[in-house]
Parts: sequence; structure tokens; C-alpha cells
Amino acid sequence: MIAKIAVSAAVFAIDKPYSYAAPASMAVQPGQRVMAPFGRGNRRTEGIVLAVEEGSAEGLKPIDRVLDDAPVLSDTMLRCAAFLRKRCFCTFYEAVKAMLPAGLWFAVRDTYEMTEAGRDYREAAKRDRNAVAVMERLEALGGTAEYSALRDCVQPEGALQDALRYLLKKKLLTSDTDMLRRVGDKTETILTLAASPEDALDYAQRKQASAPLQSEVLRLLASIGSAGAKEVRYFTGATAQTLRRLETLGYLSFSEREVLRRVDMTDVEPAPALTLNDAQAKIYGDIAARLDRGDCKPSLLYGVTGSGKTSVYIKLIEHCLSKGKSAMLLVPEIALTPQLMRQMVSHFGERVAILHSGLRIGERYDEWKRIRAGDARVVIGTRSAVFAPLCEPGLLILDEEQEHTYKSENTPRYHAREVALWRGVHEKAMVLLGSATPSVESMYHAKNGDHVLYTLPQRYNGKPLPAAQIADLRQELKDGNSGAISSLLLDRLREGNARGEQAILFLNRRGNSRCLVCVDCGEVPQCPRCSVSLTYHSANRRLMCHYCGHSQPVTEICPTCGGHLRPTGVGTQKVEQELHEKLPEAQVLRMDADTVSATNPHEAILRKFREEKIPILLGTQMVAKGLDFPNVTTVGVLDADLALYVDHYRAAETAFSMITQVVGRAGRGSAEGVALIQTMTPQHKVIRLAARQDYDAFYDMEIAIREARRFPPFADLLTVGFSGASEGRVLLGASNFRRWLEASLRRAEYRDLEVEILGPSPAPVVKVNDRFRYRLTVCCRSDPRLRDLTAHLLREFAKDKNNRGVGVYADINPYE
DNA sequence: AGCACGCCGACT
DNA sequence: GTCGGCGTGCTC
Repeated sequence: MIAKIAVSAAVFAIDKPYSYAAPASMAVQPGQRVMAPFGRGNRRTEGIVLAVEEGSAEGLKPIDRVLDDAPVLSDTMLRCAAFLRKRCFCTFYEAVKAMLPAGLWFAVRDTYEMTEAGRDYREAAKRDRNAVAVMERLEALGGTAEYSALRDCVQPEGALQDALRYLLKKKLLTSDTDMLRRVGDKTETILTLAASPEDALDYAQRKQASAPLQSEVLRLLASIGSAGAKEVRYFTGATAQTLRRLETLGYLSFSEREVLRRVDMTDVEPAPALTLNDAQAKIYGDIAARLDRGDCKPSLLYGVTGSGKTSVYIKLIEHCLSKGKSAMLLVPEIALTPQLMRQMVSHFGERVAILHSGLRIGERYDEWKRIRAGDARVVIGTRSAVFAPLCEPGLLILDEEQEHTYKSENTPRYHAREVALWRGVHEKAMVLLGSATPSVESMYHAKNGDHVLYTLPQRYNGKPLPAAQIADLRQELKDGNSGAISSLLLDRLREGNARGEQAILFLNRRGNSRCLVCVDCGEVPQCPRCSVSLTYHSANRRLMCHYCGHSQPVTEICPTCGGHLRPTGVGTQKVEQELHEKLPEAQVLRMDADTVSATNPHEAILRKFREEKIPILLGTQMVAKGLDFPNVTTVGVLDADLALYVDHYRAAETAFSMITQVVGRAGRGSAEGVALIQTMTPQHKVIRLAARQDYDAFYDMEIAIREARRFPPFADLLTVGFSGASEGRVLLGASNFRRWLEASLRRAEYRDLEVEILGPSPAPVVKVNDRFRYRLTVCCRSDPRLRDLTAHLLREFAKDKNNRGVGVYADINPYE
């Protein structure tokens, strides 16, 4: 038997199905993972069986062993991996890895033991130098050792494996294999003080001068006992090395903890049956009828904020379950939608499986198995849950389908919407996209007839959408107010607070952070490894790089000219101060990267906001989504312009969506809501349309721009990225690629493609971690020929030694 | 990407 | 005469 295998050792340039001999005794099936020798060194590599064929395996290397009792991917999902490979320019195995839960990843641990006969190894194996070296090591370790302990005693790993095989065959060794579940990387390291606080403080005192960082770390931990390693590093500036040193000295111990815990659902009561209003019922009825007919054309549910899309989802999922099918609901980010999760659990109880990156590895694997076994028939999850092994899926829902979190920014760079649409076609399931501000692409497809469009134009509670006012920050400046809070907003906050109402203020900017700028020469301190300005974090008084994590203490004087450095710009923390000064009677709750932590998660802050009726919630992106607070009557977008100035064709869409969502937060309860948008450009069309929540007008405007500029959905944008340590080589590589592409496109078969190539241009951040990044942008109507050509050129590029030291990747319609 | 093969200069 | 430098080419 011949097994066609996709191996993990194959890089993009050489990725293809490799043929291996599969002894009949192994009973190899497609979808099983295997270990197999690969390359000249016969290094062992993981692989997945794509197909098993009859025929002579003459001259083929044999599979070492099969890792799974039963296939872990169905034939359909194997085909889906092939689709991803083509679509996302990744290898087959990279696609497979993205599809399977991390818990399935076993670290294969082999233990070797010297046999009785093995004690005479010097005689028995004298012809094999490597074998003797292995046995010497083994003897030194007392006769038994794990594979990892032998790794460095014979140099190329393949030679070590050959030696081990030889020794096993000669019965000088026995081996034992046990499969360990590898601890996933989605955990955080927790530091705990291993010595008594007195001892630690004593050491800290003694080493104050010679090891200030160690002292700092110990002082911190002596006061709080334990903390996340990241946090500790953030506040002290200590490196991983410093922490390890303290561990060896016996002052610290390391432990792992999952980053997020599963939302606690134990106290969720079963929900009463839902009642839909007329508009919802009509849509539900129509979609349910189409499902019954097997009409699986994708659908777009466009419903304004607060129109009750979730109720329609739940009813439809119930419908699917009643027909013996299963369903999936994808959300942009699970941590931000605890209410939705509770709702789902209260409706479907044990039949719900929740998949997201914050689960414990084991939990995640268990959920995956429940889904595959058909015990869990409703899957809720984030992007990667789109690969869940649902039994007979009937409905695949993407809520807030325009969100960028559905697009993976790492290999494989897939979009969950595209994968869902692929699955819909191949598994005869309906894809339902839901949004208050659909992506321009999806609405285009809906208007085009490729999707069926459903609209919920009214809020569920019948309340009008909040009136949004625009505050002109230029006028404020003229009036002498240079702060972040306009007088209009301040008045509104004061009034609301007096009435006991609450407000949410939204600042589209990361953390409390801004840059330090020199008042003399205007220089901003830069990261030594990345071409970005360092950001000032006042919580730990350090300058930090958002790309590589570099941090350094704040200096008072400019490194370039010796002038004075002072903070610029506005962050949530500065706004908080401003609020305290201008509105001392109102308490402010801040929610951003600095106030949200393992010990103080989003939910805790939101609960506090709800229960203690704190007058003002001030935060970044996090406050914009999915929250439903009846007592909130004022929402403010503090700087609406920021989102518009992102250098991307999608900037207008993202800004519109963001502002609309924030505005929709207001007035959910009985009192009428007011939304305030602060901007320097009050005449900007996107801002005016978002203020009016006029999606239709926005769409008409934006689709015209997309058509004129040949942006998606009228064309595909293909980004080919180049990175490397030498800027010259990277640029040269990019230009070479461009020339090759142009030369290929001149061939007759591509004449009709009308391709436009832009670049090479620097990436938004040219240098990250000492690697320079440039890219080409290829604009072309969607065509598989261009994708195949690109894949071909990527392979050629990687093979050409002129391009050594330059990495290359491609991405279709990136969001970044 | 690994890794081996192979063809040249500095050593025991 | 051998050890080891890295340039070249293949991976079932």
C-alpha cells in the first residue's frame, strides 16, 4: 500500500503529497497523523495521510508509526485544508495545524533502556561510532533515558535516530513510547515567591546595588505573593533571564496557568421560550423554510444595533437541532460577549460547546471531541472554531461578520467567512452573516443576489436610534479648550450624572500610552530594533515598543540633543485626569490594556460598572462591543478621526462600523440616549453618515469608491510581503519578484487579467525586531490563474539563492 | 528550511 | 595525508 502524506517538514517551496510505504498491518487511513522519515537525514517528521492507494511500495520509505487511532480530519476537512493551501499560500500541514485543536498535539516522548545484552555494547556495536556514543550516554545516565537527554550526544538528529534504530534492532536497547499531551502555549507563566518574604526582602536588600532588577522583582513579589511573569516584567523591566536566575537561586517558582478561564456557566438557568416580533418572525420563517427546502444560498442579516439578531440566531439554531442537524455561531471575540454566551447556554445547555483560545488545552480538546462525537451540536467560538468537526452542519452563523478578528494575521492567513462559505457549499449548510454594519463586500454580494438579504431596520424595543451630535474640536480649540473633553460633552456628562445616569466614553487608542517628545529638537525616542517610536507607559514609568516588547526606563533628557522630554497626545489615563479635574464629583472607571488583567478581567470591570452604577466608563476598543447597559444614556467617541487616518482601503468601513457601534450603545433602556462624536473634521462624510447611522448612504458612497479604485469586492488585493535582516536584499528581492511577475503576466495566457502592481513599498512599520519589511501590492480581479502564478513565483523565489536571507509570504485581501 | 555531499585550504 | 570551511542541490 502507498500512502500519500503531507509532511510538516516540507516548506512552501517543496510542499506536495509525498508517497510512503504503508504496511497493511498499520491499517493506515486518510486523515490520520503519522510519523515518517523525511529528507536525506531521515529526520522524523509529523505528517497527515491524504490518501491510501493500492500498489507496490517498492523503493519508498516506510511510515514509522500511526499517531491516531481514528482519523482526526474527515475527507471534507482534508479537502478544506487543500482549499486553504491554495487560497492562503500556506503548506498543507500548516492548514491542518490550524484546523485541529492544540490539545491533539502530542509530544511524543520515547524512553530508552539498556538491555542485559546491551551492557557489552563496546564489543557488540563497535563498528558504529554513533551507537557507542549513545550507549555511553545511556550508561552515564544509569541505563535509561528519555529521548531528549540523548539528543545532543550524536549530532545530526537523523544519525541519532539511525543509531537508535540500529541498537533496537540488535536488541541492545528497548524503547517505550508514551504520548504526552503537550502543554499549550496559550497559558501564562505565573511567578510565585518560593522563599519566605523575609528571606526574599533580605536578599533584595543585599543585592540592591549589584542586582537592582532582581531586588525589584523580589520586592514586588514579596508584597503580592504571585503575579504573571509578563506583568512582573512590565512593571520592573526585568528580562526572562533575570527571572530564571531568581528561580535557580530558589527565590521564585514558575507555574503555568491558562490565560482566560471558561466563562462560568454553572448558574445559568434554562431560558424561557423566545418570542419574536413580527420582523424577526418573518425572517426566521423565511430562512427556516429555505433550510427545509435545502436552499443553502448564503444569507446576510442586516439588523441595526439592538434589533435582536441574536433571537433570530437562537430560533434558527433550535430549528436546525429539531431537524437533527448541528449549528455554529462564530463571534469576533468571546471575552467581549459574556451575555451572548450565557444566553446560548441557557437555551441549549449541554448541547453547547464553546471553543476559543482561552480554554485550557484539555478542555478545548474535550469540547472538540464532544463536537466530533455529535454530543455537542451547537458550537460557539471565535475564528478558529470555523474548523469545528460538526456532525451534519445545517447553519453556520458569523455574527458581526465585518470584524477584522475573523481574518487571521498569521499563516495560514484565512478569513473565517471564506472558510464558512466553503464549508457551506461542501457540507450543504447555510451560511448566515449578521451585522449592524455589514462589510462592503458582503452587502455587495447581497445586493448582487449572491447572498439573500434580510433586514431588521428597527430596534427591538421600538426606541429610535440615539441621536448623535458632532462636537467640533477645532471650535473648542479656538475657544481655548485644548483638552480631550469638549464643553458639549462635559455639559452632557454633568447633566447625566446629576440624574444618576451612566456614560461610556470611547477612545480609539491603545492604553494610556503616548510618546515622549523632545521639546527642543522634536525627536521621539525610537525602539532600537523596530522602526517605531517608543510609547510612554505611566503605570511603570517605562518606554515600551508595541511590536517587540522592548522597554527602557524613562529618561528626562533627549538622547539626541539633551533637551527636555515631555509626553504628547492623549491616552485614556490623561483623559481620566482631565475628567477628575473638570468633573470631580463623578467617579470614572477605566477599561484598557492596563486596567484589564488576569486578576481584574473585563467581566469584573463591567460588573462593577453595572452594579455600582459608576457614572463614567472610559475605555479603548473593548467598550465598543456587545454591551447592553440600560442605564447608559450618553456615549462619547473622543477622537473619531483616528480611525479614519489608518492607511488602508478599509479605513472608512472600519471607522464607520466602530462609530456606529459605539453610538448604538446609548439609550438601550427606558431613557433616551445621546451619542456625541468629537472630531476635528466635522464635515467628513464618513463621520456625518456614522453620526446619522445611515449605513445605506455610507454603502452607496463606499461601493462607488471601491469600484472606481478597483478595490474589493471588485478586485482582489494580493499582498506579497518580503522581510529580512538586510534592507538592501529585501528591496532587491521585492524588485526581482515584481519583475518576474511582470514578465509572466506578459505571456499570452494572462493578457486579459489587467493586473496592477504597486511597490515595493515599506510596510506600515518598516523594521520589526531588526528585520526590514517591504511589500508589493497586486491588484487584480479575482482569478485562480493569478493565485496559481503567485504560488509558483513564491516557490521559485524561495528556491533562488539570490534571495537568500529574504523571507516571503502572500496574503489575499489583508486587513492590516 | 535542514541536511548531506563535495570540493578546496590549514593542520597532525 | 586528514579535518573542516561553506557552496550546491534534494527532500517520497
